[in-house]
Amino acid sequence: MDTAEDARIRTVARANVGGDKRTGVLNAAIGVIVRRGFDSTRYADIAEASGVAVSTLQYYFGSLESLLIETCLYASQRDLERVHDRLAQVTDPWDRMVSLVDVFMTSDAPGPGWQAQIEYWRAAFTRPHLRDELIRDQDRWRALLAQTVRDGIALGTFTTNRDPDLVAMQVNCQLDGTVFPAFIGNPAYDPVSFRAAVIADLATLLGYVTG
Amino acid sequence: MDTAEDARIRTVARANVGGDKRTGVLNAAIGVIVRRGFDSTRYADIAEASGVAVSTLQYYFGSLESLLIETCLYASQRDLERVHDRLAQVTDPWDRMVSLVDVFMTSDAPGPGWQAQIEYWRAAFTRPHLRDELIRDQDRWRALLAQTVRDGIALGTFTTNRDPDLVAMQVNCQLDGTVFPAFIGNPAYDPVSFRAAVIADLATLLGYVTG
Amino acid sequence: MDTAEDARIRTVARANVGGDKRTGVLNAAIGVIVRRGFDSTRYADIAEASGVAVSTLQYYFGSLESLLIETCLYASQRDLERVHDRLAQVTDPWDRMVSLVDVFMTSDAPGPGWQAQIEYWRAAFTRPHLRDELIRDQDRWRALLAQTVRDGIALGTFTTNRDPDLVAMQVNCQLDGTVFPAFIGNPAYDPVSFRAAVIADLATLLGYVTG
Amino acid sequence: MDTAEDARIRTVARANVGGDKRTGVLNAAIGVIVRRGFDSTRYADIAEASGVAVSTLQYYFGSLESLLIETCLYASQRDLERVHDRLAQVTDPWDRMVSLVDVFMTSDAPGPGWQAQIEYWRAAFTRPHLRDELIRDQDRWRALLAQTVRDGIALGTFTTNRDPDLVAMQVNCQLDGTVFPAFIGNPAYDPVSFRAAVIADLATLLGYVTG
DNA sequence: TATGAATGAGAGTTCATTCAT
DNA sequence: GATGAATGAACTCTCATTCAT
Repeated sequence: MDTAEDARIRTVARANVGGDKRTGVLNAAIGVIVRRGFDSTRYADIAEASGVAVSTLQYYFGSLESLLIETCLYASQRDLERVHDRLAQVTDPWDRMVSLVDVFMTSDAPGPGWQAQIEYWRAAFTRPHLRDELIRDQDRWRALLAQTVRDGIALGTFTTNRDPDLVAMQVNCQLDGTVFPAFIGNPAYDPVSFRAAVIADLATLLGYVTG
Repeated sequence: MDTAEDARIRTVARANVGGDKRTGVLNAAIGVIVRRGFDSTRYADIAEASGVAVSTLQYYFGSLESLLIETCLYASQRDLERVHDRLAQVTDPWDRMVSLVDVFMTSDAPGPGWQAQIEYWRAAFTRPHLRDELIRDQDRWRALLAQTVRDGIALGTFTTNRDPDLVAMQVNCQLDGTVFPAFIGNPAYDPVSFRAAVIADLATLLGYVTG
Repeated sequence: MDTAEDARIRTVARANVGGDKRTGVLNAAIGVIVRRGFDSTRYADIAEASGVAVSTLQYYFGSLESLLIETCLYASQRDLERVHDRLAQVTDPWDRMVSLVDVFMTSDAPGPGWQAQIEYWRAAFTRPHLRDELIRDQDRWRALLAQTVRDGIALGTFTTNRDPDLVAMQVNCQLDGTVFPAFIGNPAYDPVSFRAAVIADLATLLGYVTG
Repeated sequence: MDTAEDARIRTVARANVGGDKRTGVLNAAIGVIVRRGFDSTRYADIAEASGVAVSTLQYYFGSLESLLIETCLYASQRDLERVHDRLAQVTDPWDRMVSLVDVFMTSDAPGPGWQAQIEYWRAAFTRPHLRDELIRDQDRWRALLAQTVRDGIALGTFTTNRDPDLVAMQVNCQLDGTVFPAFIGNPAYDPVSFRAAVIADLATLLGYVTG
């Protein structure tokens, strides 16, 4: 699913130089950002990880910040495409909902490049100019949930009165929020029971009755 | 040029020097970390914000990382004490629950030094030695929720069968997760309706009937 | 703020960068070390003496200690080559012996970069990792003496029973030891009479009869 | 600003403060200088070793250089007194000579604070104002040898024609020179055979016939 | 197009020194 | 008389950047 919006982003983000080598750099840079953090990643780190010289990175991306930003957006887009592919075969709204819970839960990290996205979000605190793009990115992910709720309502599978966008926001926040205990290995966080509780609450909230 | 032996002599842990001035530095440093980010905060920034010389900061805290860590832990502890004070006057479990929702929601930021805690959490990704302390800190906050649930069950106000710790984890994650849209000003996040939905869901989940 | 891992990446040994400019730096650095001492030589001193920026020195040598060590070893090697050249034309063992006395005596300082070698030796007191290289260096110098004694014995010019290596060590120590009075200008040390006495003793010890 | 002259006056004025504590500092400082080197010894090192505060060291000695110099001279004088005591019971010139060989050889290090004296000598390279005192110190040590040679000649025990001062200088240099291999643990240096050779050569040179 | 060489700016850290007690 | 608190100066080292090829 390539919307016009997606194309716009890619065009803006990608300059013309680099070709395949550029993509190789981006893939290498994801790992570096995850390991070192957005603010502590240096040209030298990415140069070593990608096998491309520092001056070449500058030639490709113009500045370190541009390289880092492009990397984070690339990571998000790459993962979003993977999720789209994964959901293509699931048609029943409830089944899609359950699949999305699994996608958003951090238990299958680092699949969705979760950490790169967190780094980008963190970076946006001190860089207001990143916010618009980040908001669009968040909205794309959340739209997966909202659209599924709408589909279920339209099909009669779900019978809730609550605004589907609000439901999506709640689910999104609850699952995103698990990164706080999950990413530092807090033993109080048990993905299995957490998942079961979320799904049970969703069934109640959406008025879904298990067949 | 110095040998390893020297470091032993000179990197002495200066735990308590500074007195009141030390606290002043910590309060100033919270603001700097929030504004600049953990990884981008420099001695010079805190020196300027606190009116204390760079070498004095070094003298007090031994290293920049120590200063940053102590600042984040201080921020969390300071805010936790404030919340304890604030909750001291609320005895009814449901009222406490609603108060805690407000505390955990980011709408009254930067009250609880939320952002400093996020910076600390982020810093722990690349600094495993920070994790134990961070886990203890998270557990203290979440215990506020779990204990309230237990109190309500004991009093008969709540009638849920779900593990209070799991409930606490869910609420905690859902409210913490709001920082992702809230902190970058995503207009899709509406604190008022979100709060209402969370409270409604809590009433359902806990089996609480509004008097 | 950097982790141990970083050091691994960044403290790469830059062994050969610099080319001719590197040699120019080394020659300039010898003079600085002689004037300031090993432990008191700073990047700024060598930068000024060589006309190369401080950061370039860092780029070439990785660390100040590496620069200093390489300089001292370079000085020793450079001087050893000069002595080899100078001795190439002297074939008679006794004549070689007398030439070597002159080489080892400090009277023609700073010709053999004597002082740089002393600084290196002094530096090795507190830096055990320098010792192996220093021992090899000392052995190369002393071998000049030992081999000449052996040659003289083989030719029948010398008729001593004493181990040539021991003779070499004695002569070496006696001449090296002159640096203590000589380098601070002690008037009690008279190079001319000292040289005559050493040569007379050598003739006795080696059983050499002046033709 | 403080001129060199002012510093001298201040140092002189404070020459005697401290009492017994001052001597304790000096004894502690010898060990520090030996371990760290003259140029790398800091107030903090001596403060830790002596248990006296940095500001107190400054109060006692005026400047770091003064403290270091006083320490080295104190070490030399202390050791010279020990040697005088040790030789007091030896009356025969040849026996004294042999005893002095043992004193000057580094094999019984660190007895005579050899290394502190080397540090002082090294420091004098870049501090011409230290030289006069150092020369006097060297002369005192060498006089032990020269006087013994004179005594032997006067008694008829020795029958050499060579200037006793020159003999003393030769012996002194040969034994002092052993520090170069000895202090870095060069395995080519064997103290036992070296001592035997030196004593044998001395007997020849002095015309001494073993009774 | 791609990269190595060279360097200035900026950061953390050490350390002697001043001052109040 | 003796010392802890506080700080400016000096130094090493990192890193993005410029330039020539």
